[in-house]
Amino acid sequence: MSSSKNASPAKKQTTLNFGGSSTAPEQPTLSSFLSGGKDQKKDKKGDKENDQMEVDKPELKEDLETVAAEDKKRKRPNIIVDSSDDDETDDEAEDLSHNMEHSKISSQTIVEKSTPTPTPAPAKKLKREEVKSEDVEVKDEPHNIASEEDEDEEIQQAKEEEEADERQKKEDKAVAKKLASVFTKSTKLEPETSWKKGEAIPYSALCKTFELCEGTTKRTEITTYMVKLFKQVIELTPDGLLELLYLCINKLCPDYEGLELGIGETLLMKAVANSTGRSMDKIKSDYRDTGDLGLVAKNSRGAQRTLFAAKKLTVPFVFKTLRTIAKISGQSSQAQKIANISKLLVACQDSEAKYLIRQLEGKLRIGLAEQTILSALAQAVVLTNKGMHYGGSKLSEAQREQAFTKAVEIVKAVYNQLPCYDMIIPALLKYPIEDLADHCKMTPGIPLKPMLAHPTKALTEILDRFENRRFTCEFKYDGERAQIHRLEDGKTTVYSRNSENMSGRYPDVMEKVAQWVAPETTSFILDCEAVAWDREKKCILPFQVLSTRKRKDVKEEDIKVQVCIFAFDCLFLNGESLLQKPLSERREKLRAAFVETEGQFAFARHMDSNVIDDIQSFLDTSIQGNCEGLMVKTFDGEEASYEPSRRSRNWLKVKKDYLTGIGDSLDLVVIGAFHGRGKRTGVYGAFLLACYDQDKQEFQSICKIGTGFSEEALQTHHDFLQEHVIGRPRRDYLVGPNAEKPDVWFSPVQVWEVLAADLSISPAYMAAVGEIDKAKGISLRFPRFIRIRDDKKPEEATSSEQVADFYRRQSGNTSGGGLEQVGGTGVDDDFEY
DNA sequence: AGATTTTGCCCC
DNA sequence: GTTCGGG
DNA sequence: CCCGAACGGGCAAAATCT
Repeated sequence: MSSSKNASPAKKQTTLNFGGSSTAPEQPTLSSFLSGGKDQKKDKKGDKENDQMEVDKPELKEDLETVAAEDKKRKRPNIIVDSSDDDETDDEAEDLSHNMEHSKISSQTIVEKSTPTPTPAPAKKLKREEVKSEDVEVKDEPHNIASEEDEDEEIQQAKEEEEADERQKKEDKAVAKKLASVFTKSTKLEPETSWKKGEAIPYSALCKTFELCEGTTKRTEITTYMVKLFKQVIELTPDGLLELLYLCINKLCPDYEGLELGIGETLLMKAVANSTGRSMDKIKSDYRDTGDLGLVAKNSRGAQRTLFAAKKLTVPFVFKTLRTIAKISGQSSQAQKIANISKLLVACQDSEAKYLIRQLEGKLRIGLAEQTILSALAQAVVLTNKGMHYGGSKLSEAQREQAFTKAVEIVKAVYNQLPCYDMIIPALLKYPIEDLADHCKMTPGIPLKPMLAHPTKALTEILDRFENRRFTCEFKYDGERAQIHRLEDGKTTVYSRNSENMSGRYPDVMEKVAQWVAPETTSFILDCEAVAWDREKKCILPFQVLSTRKRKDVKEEDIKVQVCIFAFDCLFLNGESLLQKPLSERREKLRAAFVETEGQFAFARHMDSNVIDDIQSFLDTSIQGNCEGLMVKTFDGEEASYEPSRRSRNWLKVKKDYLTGIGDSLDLVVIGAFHGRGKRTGVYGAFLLACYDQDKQEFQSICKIGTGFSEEALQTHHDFLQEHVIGRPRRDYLVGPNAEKPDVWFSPVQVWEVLAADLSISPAYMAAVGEIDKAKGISLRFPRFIRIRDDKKPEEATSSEQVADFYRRQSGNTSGGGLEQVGGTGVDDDFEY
């Protein structure tokens, strides 16, 4: 029987249940959109309390077998992962991993041995846990464990098993901590990552390079490791460069092709459990302790290691399998995905499992990402391109540095305009690098990386940055970035900020673009913001409304949320790239080539003045008009060109909540926390916050928070709050059934000041429940930690009433009067520079 | 069929 | 999206 | 300044569960 937190909420829940919708607001407020009809019936909370306590589930294995048995599917026969054999009877990918001798391996083991990791000897009969505990040298620290024990009977069931695990948990933690230092020491070891010319690249070559990268924080060093690998690939197996590159940046294809793995944390843990024969609960708790599922996978293997070595993984095989996994869909797709993952996992050696899992997670976490890869790629090409200007071994150090710099510049610029390795790599291997831009040009129909902006802390910062330059201010609309492409043949595409193809979401836009162009306009790429629009009130609606738009195969007649496009830049027009032109000119061309259509297409409102008072009032106007703030951009000259993907300081964003003293600052109580992962392993990575309802005398959850902390603050919070952990939520905590439950609960002992951009009606949090919406609470958009408020007691935290007031104030602004025609046309103020 | 859970180089 | 921190 | 890695709320889709 569990009652814990729900006792008191229970009564209030019942009172919430009078059905029907409330007063229909005439204003297009958010709530009027969100409280559409019935609200899902209230929580079924009590029953699913500690349900994660159930015992191991052996079903998974059965699942797989079932799938295999069914085996239907047009796809190939399913891959059954049985630990004992790995006949490669199946799968087209297999032929790629052909005839690889298992030559090396030895040097790697040195690293392993020096590790405290208990690489379990092939102990066939022992259970893994037993193996481990024998190897462990960590002393038992019996303290602190007990504190948590005095829970109660409800949790009793799984207790024994838990205790058995305690020891191992600690040890894993130690392993996680020491790993980095071990790697650091071992960076001197030259990994024997060579292979025979023309053969498939061994996956181990990649993983060993990853290990080296993980062992340092120096970016130049990481780059050097990658250069070495790329160089080797170009020399030995140039055909494999593309796939290798994709594995390095963790992609399956160009962004705009949209192939996705469809693997999440849960599925991945199942896969690890399945392929190692360990229980989900153990995987979960190991993950909590080490903060690294990859490490869990690596350490979980061993025990059931097969007697004979599996065939070595190759880069093409891994890549191909990942693509296969991504393409699986439909019924029982998850079991099939797990089977494919397991197939890879059992063939992993050494650290391969760790990186494989991290690839599947989508985070390599080794300080290596796209920009570094581009640098390394460019440098490797310089080093191997012997006949070319920059190549050759005779260059002096200085000359080579210069060649590197130039090459990196070229490759990055080209990639930003044509973010497609499928096209760039072949060109890079074929032509001199200085000619790359001639072979890889910006192409309408292929999205380019959008230019981004820096946050600004104060208005004066603008003046500082742009001291002697002309600049212009534009409204920052609260919608979705939309890069609209149109080709001469009329083909139209809409891309998101991250180059996802959004055409299926905006059929209305696709259909109407043609009506927005001037007669001479044939082809173009526009940079715009798509914003939810109320046609009757002629005003902008909140982002949360826009986000309710369907995403796929939207039919025009089904569209409920209308959209207005606010164009602010033109990157390509009538066959000509405008990227090099200054903004002043691009804007001119934009305005000449398009015509506004009320409620459908408008130019972003702008104002050109460098007088701070003017900017301040323009900012106010923008906020009143339901916008987020301002974009401030250099206007003239070299500095005003369009620099794809660079968070250049030539674009700044100013939002009210950046400005100190403005914006919604709340004082909230910390009531729970989540264990940190990755570099936050060992401390809490995020916290659950609550406001205080003075009438009901309860703490109502309002949001999680995980940013704004220095590393020192994280440690401080951990040390302090650890002392206030309680076994279960207090009865005066109202947390709702839909939000994730924290790993630990705290007594209400500390108040934090928190900043947010907005307040939203929440499906998960309970703050001010009943005030705005009958059943839903309020949460915060973009919450971040500011400081501890030691001067406030928990009961003095921001009250539910205040939260509701905050919400109403902001809603009032947006739906109240006076914001008609926000986006309007043109230059409203004629300031002289 | 409807509710629930998981996922997203999601959008912000 | 915001923020922090190493280079 | 650049780059990567922690972390936020909330939506529709897809898959699975009941």
